[in-house]
Amino acid sequence: METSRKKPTIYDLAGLAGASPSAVSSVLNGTWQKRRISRSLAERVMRIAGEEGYAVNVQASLLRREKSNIVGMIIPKYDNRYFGRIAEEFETMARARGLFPVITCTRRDPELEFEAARELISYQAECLIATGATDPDRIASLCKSAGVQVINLDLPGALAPSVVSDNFTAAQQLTELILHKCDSDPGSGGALHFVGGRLSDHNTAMRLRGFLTAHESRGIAVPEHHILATGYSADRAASALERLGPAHPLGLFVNSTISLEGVIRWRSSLGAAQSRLRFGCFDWDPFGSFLPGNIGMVEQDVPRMLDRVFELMASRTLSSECQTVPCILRKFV
Amino acid sequence: METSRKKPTIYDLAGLAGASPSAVSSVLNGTWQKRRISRSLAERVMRIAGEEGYAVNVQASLLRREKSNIVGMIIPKYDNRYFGRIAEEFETMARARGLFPVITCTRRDPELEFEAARELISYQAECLIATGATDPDRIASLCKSAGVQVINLDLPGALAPSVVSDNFTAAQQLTELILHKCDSDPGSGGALHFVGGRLSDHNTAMRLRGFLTAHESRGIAVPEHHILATGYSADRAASALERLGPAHPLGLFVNSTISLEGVIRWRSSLGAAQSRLRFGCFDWDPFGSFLPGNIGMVEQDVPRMLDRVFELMASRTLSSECQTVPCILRKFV
DNA sequence: AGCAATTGCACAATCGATTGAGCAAAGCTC
DNA sequence: GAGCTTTGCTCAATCGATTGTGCAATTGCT
Repeated sequence: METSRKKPTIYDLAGLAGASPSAVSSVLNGTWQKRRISRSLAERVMRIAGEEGYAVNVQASLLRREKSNIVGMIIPKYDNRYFGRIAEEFETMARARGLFPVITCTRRDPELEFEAARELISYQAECLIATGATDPDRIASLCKSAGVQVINLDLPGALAPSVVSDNFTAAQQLTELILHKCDSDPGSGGALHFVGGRLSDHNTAMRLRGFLTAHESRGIAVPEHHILATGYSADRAASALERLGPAHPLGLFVNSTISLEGVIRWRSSLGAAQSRLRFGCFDWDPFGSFLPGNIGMVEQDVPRMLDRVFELMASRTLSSECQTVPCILRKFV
Repeated sequence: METSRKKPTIYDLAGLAGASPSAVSSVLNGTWQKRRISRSLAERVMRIAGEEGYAVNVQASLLRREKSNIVGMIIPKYDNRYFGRIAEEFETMARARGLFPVITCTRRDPELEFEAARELISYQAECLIATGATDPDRIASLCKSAGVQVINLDLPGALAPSVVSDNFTAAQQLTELILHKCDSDPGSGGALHFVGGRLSDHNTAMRLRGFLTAHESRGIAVPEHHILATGYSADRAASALERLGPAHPLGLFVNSTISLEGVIRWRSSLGAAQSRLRFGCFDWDPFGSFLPGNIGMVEQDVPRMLDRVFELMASRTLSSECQTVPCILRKFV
């Protein structure tokens, strides 16, 4: 309490400089020339502000200003390579544009997502990037009714523009790569298993479509029980694979790096048989290429996706288009 | 511009409810009972607020309130497992305490760290967690002169309380583990190489001390050229190891997971000789345990460190103590 | 009926920064 | 010297929410 009394305000500086608060404000916000304050007064005020350790109270400033320059992002995870990279690149790009980024991690909790969006609106964020939101349209409705621009990233919604990876094409390519490799391993042909993700979310659905399409083009039917939609949990991925018993898969499409953690754990329990397993993973991890049996990974093009996001932000578009960004297929054979 | 004109204020709601702005404010900030507003008016105001999509203007609110409840954190990276985890856990713990977390990624750029700290102070953050700051004392000075509590995390400073891992002990233990393993590999005895990090930063210095102490206790002298302080760059770690030519190390202490990326890349260039390499890594990665040749990793105890941070925050201590949190040694043999 | 206590508000000032408008002083031109 | 223009400020209102204080109406008690 006491410490907040000690923070100097423009009134304190005005007294020390022998000027008005208005002049002090003009100097400190950089508009002194436009408002015809003399250079000598400007220099005096700036010196005193430095000596007094003055910091503008942004909350007061924002109450009066037209633009907050705050851009908000909700994001499911930080401790995942892809989302961590999104967060980092987003901040860098926002700052380069003179914006103040505020990111909130929502852990794939719909209520927390909604609450975080409300908070960002209360903080006068001008735009909100809903990244990997479980219910993008609920958040879009909230933002629209508050007059705040919203953009979906990673998972699309119907009520706002979206930027997503081309999950279908990349998954198809990765599947073909795995199928091709398994074909050249004696006794390893046939349908792969698909493990990880939620069928209810767009990205898993698109990746599964790509997976199935690649099989179809080779005349391979994928039995329903080859689809293990275990959500985003290493434990559940490992458990589902364990439950397959000795008739375990020799070829896997792993959906998400969190599922890959479970797959790798399970694989190490196979003993000598583990050397016959082939897999590919959608998404990418820097250590992934060095894991034995991994023949490819799909990396989402984060810089390019974010370029699209900032273009949409600048254009203030009202359309609900969905822009698809190609992924990068990294082959390790 | 136009959209911001449409946001309802308490004055709009007051008109619709047939009440005063003061009553509306009391209802919406939850103090209506204390301020003796009737339940019927409270319910009417809440209903109208919901219908109108009202969101409090936090800037206005903070201008009048005593406490902002904002806690800030600066952090070097998001796309690193350890820091990503810190960010995620910090947010969760802050929210559980009714605080509003604001995190900024500063990419180990001293000027950006200072600027981000200034910004957080301007936003009326009550406390700032300087995580892995390159110049913690500069940030502490800034915060103190602004009357803002500051706590160092991961790297200690002299002017504020700090919470750091016990880098020395864990590095010693990991080194002993690697040395022991190398001793039982024919022809692999002798001093390990230490790769990664900056000698100027506390954590690297402590880890190096632990590394050297473990060697000393076995009567092994570590030649100066075994210390490859390549900073936090996979490329530089790989290059430094390549420059050792055919007389490459058989035992490595890898400092940081970013260095490990370089080490793994380099290792794959060794051909058949790679199977003789033994290494351990300080820090931890979920895929690390499955990388051939990796015999152990040190994991920093993020939840425990953050518990300490929140204790310090709550105690408003003025001391500059440095609290050390033990690490977890994960063995893969 | 009169007085005291309680209920249920409204009023007005405040918070710190911004900005439109106005005015005095200085300088320039005829 | 008079009038106009420019310079260099200051004043006062505003932004939206909060909060101390005060007062009218109602209720309860004697």
